[in-house]
Amino acid sequence: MEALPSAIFLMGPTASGKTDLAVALAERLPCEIISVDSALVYRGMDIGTAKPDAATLAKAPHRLIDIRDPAEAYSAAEFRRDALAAMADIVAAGKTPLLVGGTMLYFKALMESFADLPAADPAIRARLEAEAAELGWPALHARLAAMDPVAAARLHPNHSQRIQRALEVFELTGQPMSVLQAKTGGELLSDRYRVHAFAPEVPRPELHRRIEVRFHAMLDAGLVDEVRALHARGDLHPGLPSIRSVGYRQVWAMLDAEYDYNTMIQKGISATNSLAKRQMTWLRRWEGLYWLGTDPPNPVSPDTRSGEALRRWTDVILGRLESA
RNA sequence: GCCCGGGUAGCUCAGUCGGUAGAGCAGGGGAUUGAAAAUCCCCGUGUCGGUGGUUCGAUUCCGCCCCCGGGCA
Repeated sequence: MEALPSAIFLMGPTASGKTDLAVALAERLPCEIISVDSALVYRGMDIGTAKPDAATLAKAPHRLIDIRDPAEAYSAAEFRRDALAAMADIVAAGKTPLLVGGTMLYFKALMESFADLPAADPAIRARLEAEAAELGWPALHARLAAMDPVAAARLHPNHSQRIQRALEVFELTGQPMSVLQAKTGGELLSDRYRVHAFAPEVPRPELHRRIEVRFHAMLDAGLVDEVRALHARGDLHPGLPSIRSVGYRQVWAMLDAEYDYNTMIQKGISATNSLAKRQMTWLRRWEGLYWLGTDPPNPVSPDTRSGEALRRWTDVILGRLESA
């Protein structure tokens, strides 16, 4: 019986220093990085997504970056497919897949697979959107209750996106989504890989501080110009997943004169803080996650970018891989 | 110096015809199956500027004081 190949997950909220840590790890371990990030997939969205720069990417290539145009959507299911292929590829080359990112649903999709459901249908979504604008989501929730009471019972009447999805699935398949989801299929990632999950721990006040500093740095680096270029294309709009991303959405609204520059900054920082909070909610209950910086005795340096902290954290990761 | 507004939650403000107060934003917690950096749910005690007075009871009415606007000198 051959041992399963290892896969490393490096999970963390935005601005926690994941990328620096991944690059530091890549220098000491024969591995290849796979990005687990729903915003890094977009070409032309570099500054606001804190995408690693060209020099970093040359040194430590990331897969699943720049694979979509901002007009296109990407999805957790597509990520699962793409990431599994990339992982097999990396293992075949005798290296360890290092999955790094902050999109926890993507990590989950990779771990557990998805039920066999139809992909999104833009036409149906647009129609449901229009109906909701007129009737309100609770009305559509009531309609769902007639077709799929189980799914409806799980959803709050205001939960627009998921009511829309459940109705979409019913229209496309003629079957309740809850029934389709109950048909379990697909293997677990742990059947094929030995997964080691790590997260850098950063106290919330420190995270807020870093987010604020980084947002200003993004503005200094030309975030507004980057968004202006997307805005000028003419085919993009705030209904798209790309433009809804933190930072891009707020700058876009400013360009549309919904509010001024200072309001944009304040809203951009708050949106990033909220994102970090939601990411922490996932991480806190992630089974088997190893928090870097809490144990062994290792006073969390506020500056994870210092070589010393990176060294210490990579030591911990390498040590745990060996002892596993 | 005088007159007029204001001083209430971290911020912007509402309100109490006298019975110790509530919105938005910020912040916190949670959910999470093809948009997930998305979407949705829950969470509001604060010397109501200070101090005296009237009152059974004052953040609310009255006096004085302090601070911030604006106006007149």
